[in-house]
Amino acid sequence: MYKPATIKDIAIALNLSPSTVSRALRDGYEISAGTKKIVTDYANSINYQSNPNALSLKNKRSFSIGIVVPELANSFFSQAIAGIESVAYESGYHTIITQTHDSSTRERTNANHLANRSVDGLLISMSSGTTDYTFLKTLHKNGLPIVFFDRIIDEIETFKVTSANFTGSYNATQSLIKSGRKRIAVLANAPQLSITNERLAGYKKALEDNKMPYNADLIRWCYKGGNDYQEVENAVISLLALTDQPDAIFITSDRISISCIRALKSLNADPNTMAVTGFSNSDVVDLLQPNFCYVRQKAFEMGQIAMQMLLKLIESKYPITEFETRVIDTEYHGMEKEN
Amino acid sequence: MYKPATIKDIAIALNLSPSTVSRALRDGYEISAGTKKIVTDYANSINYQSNPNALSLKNKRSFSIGIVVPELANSFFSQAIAGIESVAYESGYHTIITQTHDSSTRERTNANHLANRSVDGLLISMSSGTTDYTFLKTLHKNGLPIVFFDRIIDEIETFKVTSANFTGSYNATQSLIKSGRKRIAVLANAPQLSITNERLAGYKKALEDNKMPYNADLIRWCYKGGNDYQEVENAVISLLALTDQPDAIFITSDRISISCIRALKSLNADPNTMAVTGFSNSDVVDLLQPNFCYVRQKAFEMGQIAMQMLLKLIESKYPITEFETRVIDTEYHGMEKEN
DNA sequence: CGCATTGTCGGCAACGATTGCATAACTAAA
DNA sequence: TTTAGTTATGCAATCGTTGCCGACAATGCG
Repeated sequence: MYKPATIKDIAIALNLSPSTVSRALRDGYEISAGTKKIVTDYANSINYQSNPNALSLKNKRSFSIGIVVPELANSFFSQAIAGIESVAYESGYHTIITQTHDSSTRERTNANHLANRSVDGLLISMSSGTTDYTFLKTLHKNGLPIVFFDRIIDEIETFKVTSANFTGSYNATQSLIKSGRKRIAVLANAPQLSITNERLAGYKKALEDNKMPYNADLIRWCYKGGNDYQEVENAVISLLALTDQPDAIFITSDRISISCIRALKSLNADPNTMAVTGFSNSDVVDLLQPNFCYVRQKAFEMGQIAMQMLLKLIESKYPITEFETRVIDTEYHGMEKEN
Repeated sequence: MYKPATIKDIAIALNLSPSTVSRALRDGYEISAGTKKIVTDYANSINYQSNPNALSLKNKRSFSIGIVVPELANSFFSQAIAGIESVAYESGYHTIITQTHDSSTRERTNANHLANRSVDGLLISMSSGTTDYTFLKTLHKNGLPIVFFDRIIDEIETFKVTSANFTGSYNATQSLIKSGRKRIAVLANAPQLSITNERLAGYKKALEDNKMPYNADLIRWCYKGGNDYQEVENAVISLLALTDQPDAIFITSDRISISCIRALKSLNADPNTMAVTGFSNSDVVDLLQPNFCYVRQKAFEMGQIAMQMLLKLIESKYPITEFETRVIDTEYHGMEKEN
């Protein structure tokens, strides 16, 4: 059984009381310099580290924060987590990362576990299946600091960060239209997600500004968010089967973008006939298809901002009532390979 | 301040003693059915969950395990973690995931933090920079169950899982040779990694079996393991600059594979003149380059096996002295696109 | 010299949950 | 009425740490 050294061990070894050792280690004013040196030297020699469980129990502070994301095997989220970690690390916080696989149940149990494991705060990007937010509302009402990033919700008032989904989507669609595309289909993520609706709204607005009709026949929903390849392939097939075939596909999510490209390839669709533009943070997307234009989210930066917001919530001495929703702009990567 | 309900809260609300509540919740034999029902009903109604910190402190069991990997934004590791989680989840364990970014220091602090946070065990894949294993040896000697996966080390005797790196590498090289390649260069990961040496050994053996000379001029080391694109590009440039240019490149790691393909593309290398084969678990690798052959590791499976081994270590009542190193075979994906 | 101040340090209690042991209330038998 | 036996509940200690209070000696000052 693994058993690290405790303050008590040090106290016995040095013939001191546990409280004296504790204060010596924390550099308390009441301990003489001599005793401090003896204690810290001995502590270092046995590689003493305080027990975080005991500290959490006593102080209700764990200096660790919980992260709940749908999927680690997703470039956007792993990049965002890297951003979160970079800020957390230099502020002395550790991160506990959990994934939900877009399951509402896993999301709830993970969030509850983290809360009870006394994390000091929670960073969460909602899973696509969740419609009932009461578990989060309860945690939040009980005082757990929560910051939403990317997939945010309106139902809870707190700090939030998300991408300029509307604008990114609008620009991408504009670009497709300018290149002469007339019938632009959409592969959309689950409709209960904030990002899906914003991205769809940007698409619609671009059509409208160009006096092009919005055609619901050209929209396909991928409820599994690209986790289910078959769902995407079926959507693509049904688009190709339309009598009045689309000449472009706009995709509102990373995973669906990849699956769509794969589907088009396996169906031998002509890349010139069918333009493809989508959201993607894959680090190889520029190698994928010569004419694949994409919208990239600033994932790392978003993670950093989310963590900074959470720190503000955690370390504020007075309850915060003014909340901000930051919107990070996106990068559009068009046909010209400038990189 | 977030403050979950405690057993004491229940005791006061129900006018019972904390011990009675505790025993009722744990279904102790000494509590009447009536009291049990009252207690459990009330506990459910306020969504009571026991405090894991208190339990860990008392029982020295946290039912959570620590994971230390170099990089989350790496398909192999995110897939392996998914495998770990699948087993952990159904055994009632939570996972705490940390990444080292291939920094030896981060690795040490992460491992120590996890150990002190009283995880019941550790799953680790070594970062490329680490050469001093004393911190792990100390933890292991103190009784912390550790299982190594993928990037394993000899210095600590315990359960380990890794891929059939030698065979996978041998077969891939064989395949290159059979397709007529004569001068096969290598982009190798950091030389202190177990996987690098095994993969290089497989390459050498294939050359030997085909009576081809091993030429150290054709080997390039990428110490940053592909995290530094420039390092890879420089290696590729120097290979292309050889008077006797190689006609193939074999790559021992995922990230380096991607970077190499990108470098070749940006240098306008002819894919027919220069065959590329490498290890990769990227889920889009089949879309990348028409003639890119690759070796895929069974990451998910490896994660599952590692977690099962760790469970065996944790839950064994007697100290285990017989350890096993499992070797998982790899999949070779050649030119014929069968998928 | 007497009293207050300062500097060091130890003891106790508490954080939340569990558990061995003691004890209370009660029934049934002597 | 007393005693044994059963059932239900409370007390106190424990895990590692720290806040609070009190003990004690050395020192300063009037």
